Amino acid sequence: MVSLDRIDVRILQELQQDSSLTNQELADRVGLSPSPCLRRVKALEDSGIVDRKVMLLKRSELGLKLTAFIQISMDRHTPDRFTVFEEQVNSFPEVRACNLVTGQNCDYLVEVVVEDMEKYHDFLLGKLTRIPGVSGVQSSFLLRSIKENTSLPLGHLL
Amino acid sequence: MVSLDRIDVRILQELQQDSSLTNQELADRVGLSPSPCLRRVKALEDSGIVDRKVMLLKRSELGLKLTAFIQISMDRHTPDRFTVFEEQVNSFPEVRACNLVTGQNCDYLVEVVVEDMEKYHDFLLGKLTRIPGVSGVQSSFLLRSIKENTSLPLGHLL
DNA sequence: GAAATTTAAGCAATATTATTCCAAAATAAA
DNA sequence: TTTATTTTGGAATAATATTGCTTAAATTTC
Repeated sequence: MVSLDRIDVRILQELQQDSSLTNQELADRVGLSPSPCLRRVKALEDSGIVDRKVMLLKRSELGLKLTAFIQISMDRHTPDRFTVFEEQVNSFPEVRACNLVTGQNCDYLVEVVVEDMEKYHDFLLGKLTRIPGVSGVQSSFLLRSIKENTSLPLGHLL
Repeated sequence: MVSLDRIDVRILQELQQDSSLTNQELADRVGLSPSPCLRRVKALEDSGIVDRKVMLLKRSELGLKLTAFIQISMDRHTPDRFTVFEEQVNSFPEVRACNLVTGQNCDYLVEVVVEDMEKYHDFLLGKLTRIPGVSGVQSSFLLRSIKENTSLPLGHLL
């Protein structure tokens, strides 16, 4: 695990919120001049704690009006079942997240984004339930998003 | 809703994957010269379909070894209950996502990231279950992340 | 606690990249 | 087919990132 000082943490906090900051602006916010600030950013990127930089879009503006959270159970817990399921899920662009979890209710939690309920129906019947081993599927639908935060908490590093 | 042509969609697909691309590289990938490419990017940003740009970090490298998915039920469905709950949740840095959903099992789906099980325990007892109205709490823990994709599907726009 | 060593900071020069302007091409309308 | 509108590409300009070097700060060692 990498060692980070106060300034590194502040840099990460800023860039987690807004990676379009110029180095100049970032340097001002963390109280450094541009060159050491940039050197730190590069060092952080080289250290492997940065995954990637992305642009986030607004669902509503793109006509993606339905988000579903799905609990999925598998019939058997064999390596083969998991492998096939995960390959398939990775190939579906509608799937934003898929996580294998503990719990008696289900094996996978999956988040799906589509245009509307009709498209969701198509996704369920045409794609998801076609995967061998998928035995239980329970959907919840997004009513309102309270918090959507890609930032990780860094308070424990200080 | 904004009207987008093939090239706009390709630009968005690239930047959703990697917003650190230079305009030069982006222009090459979508088959334009730099100036019209940049103009399109700016137009897309002005159009309101872009939410923001962020840097994504790796949990494992930051000592955040536990991710929990929590189903939360409220005792009563009064506006006051929701308002207080949502204010509180927004103030917790451990909470990465919180969504109000349909379904008989629960009201909110919450994703939490912490260092370890002890910290999770502290979070549950010290923060989450302190919020008035929280009656049911059921946790699932991340075993393995299959897909974590901040990109929205854009295929329906073509 | 002082000197030596290491480390990081700041400034200035350079390189890279973004941005703007204008003429030309492509597209759409008449 | 002609005209109007929009979009493109290239070149000049501006902004920003990047690097080398010197100085200051912090840390370690004696």
